[in-house]
Amino acid sequence: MIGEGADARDGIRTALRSPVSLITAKDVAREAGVHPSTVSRSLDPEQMARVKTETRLRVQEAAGRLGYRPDLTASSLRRQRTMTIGVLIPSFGNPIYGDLIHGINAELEPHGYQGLMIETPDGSDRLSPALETLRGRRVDGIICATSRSEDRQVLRDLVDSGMPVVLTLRWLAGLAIARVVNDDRLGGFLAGQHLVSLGHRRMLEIPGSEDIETFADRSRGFRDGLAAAALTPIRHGERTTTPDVSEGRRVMANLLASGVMDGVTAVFAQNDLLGIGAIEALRSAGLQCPEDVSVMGFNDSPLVDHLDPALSTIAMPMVEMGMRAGREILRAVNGQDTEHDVVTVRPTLVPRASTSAPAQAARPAAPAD
Amino acid sequence: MIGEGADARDGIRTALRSPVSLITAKDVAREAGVHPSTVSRSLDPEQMARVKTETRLRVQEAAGRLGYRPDLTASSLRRQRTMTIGVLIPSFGNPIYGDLIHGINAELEPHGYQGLMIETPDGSDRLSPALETLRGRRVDGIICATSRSEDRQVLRDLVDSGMPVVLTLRWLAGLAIARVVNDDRLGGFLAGQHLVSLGHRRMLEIPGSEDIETFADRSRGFRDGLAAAALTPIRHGERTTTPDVSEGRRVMANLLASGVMDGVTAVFAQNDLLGIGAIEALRSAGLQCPEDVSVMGFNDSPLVDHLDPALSTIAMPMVEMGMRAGREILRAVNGQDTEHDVVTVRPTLVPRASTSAPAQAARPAAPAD
DNA sequence: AACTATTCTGCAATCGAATGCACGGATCGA
DNA sequence: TCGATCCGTGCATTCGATTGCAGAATAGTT
Repeated sequence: MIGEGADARDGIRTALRSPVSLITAKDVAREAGVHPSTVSRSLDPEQMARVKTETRLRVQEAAGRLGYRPDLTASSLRRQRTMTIGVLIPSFGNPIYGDLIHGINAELEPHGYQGLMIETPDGSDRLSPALETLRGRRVDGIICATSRSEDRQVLRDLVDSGMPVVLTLRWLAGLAIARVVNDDRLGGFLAGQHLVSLGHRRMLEIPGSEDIETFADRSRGFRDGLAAAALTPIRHGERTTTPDVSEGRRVMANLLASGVMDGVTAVFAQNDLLGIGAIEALRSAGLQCPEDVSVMGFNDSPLVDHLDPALSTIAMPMVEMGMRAGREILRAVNGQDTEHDVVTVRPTLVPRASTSAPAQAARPAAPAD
Repeated sequence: MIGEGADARDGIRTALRSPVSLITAKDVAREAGVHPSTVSRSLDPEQMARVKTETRLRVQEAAGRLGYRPDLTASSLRRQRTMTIGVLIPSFGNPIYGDLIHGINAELEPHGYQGLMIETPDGSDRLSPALETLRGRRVDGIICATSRSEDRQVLRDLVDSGMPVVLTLRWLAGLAIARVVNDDRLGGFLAGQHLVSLGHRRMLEIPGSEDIETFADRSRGFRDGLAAAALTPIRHGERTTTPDVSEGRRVMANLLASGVMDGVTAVFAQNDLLGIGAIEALRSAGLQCPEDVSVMGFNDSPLVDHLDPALSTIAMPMVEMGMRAGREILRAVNGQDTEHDVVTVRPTLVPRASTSAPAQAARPAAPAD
């Protein structure tokens, strides 16, 4: 039957390399004795009502029997809708994005949309090319989880062009773009509050990149948490480039070497990897975590609960965030967006073994180190 | 929820017209004073030579100035090529797939192709629907990293339909489909050899699902490794469903309770998560790793090098595997496939702290064998 | 029975780019 | 100078599904 359909079309097709045998609406129409337009109507839930039930059933039966699948490229061209959402992710290698992607797809797929994932590593100038690709593919909307301040203009142009956009995970101040983000300030606050409640008084942060609003918010929250106890984080000039283990190690080593860590009993690393690196550097310097220095992370990445010590951290509801982002982009695509929505999800404290009360010795010994 | 979306679309249909301002070849043609066909030719590397240089430059200049991007949906329809490769991944949440995806995209993107990732969790019957989706989207080929024996018929039908397919990471015996896989048997062999060389004599496996060829191969290799020293793994009837931490914990607890572990000094878990669970169960039973029992994992997942103890494991070149899979699918799409290629990448042993020589006390127990 | 209202379905145009074909013009050789 | 060859470009069709419009068929009304 499939062969029959292919033959009937025209000889040219066989001449071309025809990898997949295609069954078109025309084939189904012939089989059911109707016009192709009736086939289209019989299968479209929104048009179905216009077709006589008897005819519709006959068409649906024929379509099922032939294994007909409407060609989405043709449909997209005509309807000016690709049923595709571009999704920009900083790195597939970083496991925390897995749940986000999962959440996004979980929301998109039931509505017939697919996410088209593209990797745009931080500091790689890949955002613009990726957006061009997505434009060329005529995606209906874009979910961006990679925004950095240097991308502000590019993103502004993107929304100005009329493309529905939702930022998630990260966002940028001063852009009128819908966003679905974790309440990072609350996360930072929870971290600070946790360390304060354990009895720490001299604390500092290992910062992520400052040009990512997310990290800036964690800092603000952390300061809020300390301020509630009339405390202030120890200031220092160390900065990180990419928030990974090696950077955490490097920065902590510098802090130790420069004496900034003297008397410090707790550290808030702005993500888990930085925290892991910091713990390693502490260990290399003969200090133990949490006995000498407590360390908090952020993200609750996979496996950090199995580390030594198990990492205290802040967990973000990544799946939920992905689903909310998916819902928002679908709203935007369907023109339901009311202004630029801001959806916030709440992180939670996950206290584990890497944070504990400061050692008795720590207070007086501060100068000794 | 679907209803809600549909309702709103109806009502707003007119309001949301022309979301993205589209520049077409016609616009560029008008601007450059040529016919749209000349625009097409001027921008297609393969047709470019047919256009007078002067004209081509004029067109390219106009295209650049207007920010013209050929509409890939239209192009796809006409050329019968979507420049899209479907990629089936078991789970975005499992971090080891990150590098694989990265590798695939690294190979596809320079050639103008994009990977369309779909999650098809083990044991979820999502494979067929996912394939239908990809068919509807007219992807040019499919990379499948999720094959299970129950999928054999579905995959057979898929290739019979003419769709270029490459299996990676996992594969199925008896299917004439190109594949790019890790040499799992070698991996299992390396694991066995490593434990043998440390002096272990009584060992057993914590198996992954048996209906995945990959896991079966690891077993074969492990047995080879032991056989080289005239040893055999201790047999037992424990099986796992999904290869995760909780299953590892459960199985090891059962093995301990049933006495199968008596005298066993080393365990080969068929992936890292199972190994981590096993170590936890051992610890719960008052046994230490590696002092009482050495444990090996498989995969070298992110962060397992920071565990306590750092997990000895087998590392697969995931990025390379992804790139090779990308290369193979492009070959197949372009009709260059010679038979069904088999590409094998080599894993490496990563010895860490979770494996060590068996304790003195263990030896006396061995002769019992 | 005549006529209008209502279904139902076919027709043909459209979405935007790609491409076989053909024509006008330039180039070249004799 | 004339005809043969190329070259470069325009024309028109095609890819497959969708959809406004209109005509045919049926139902409903007086």
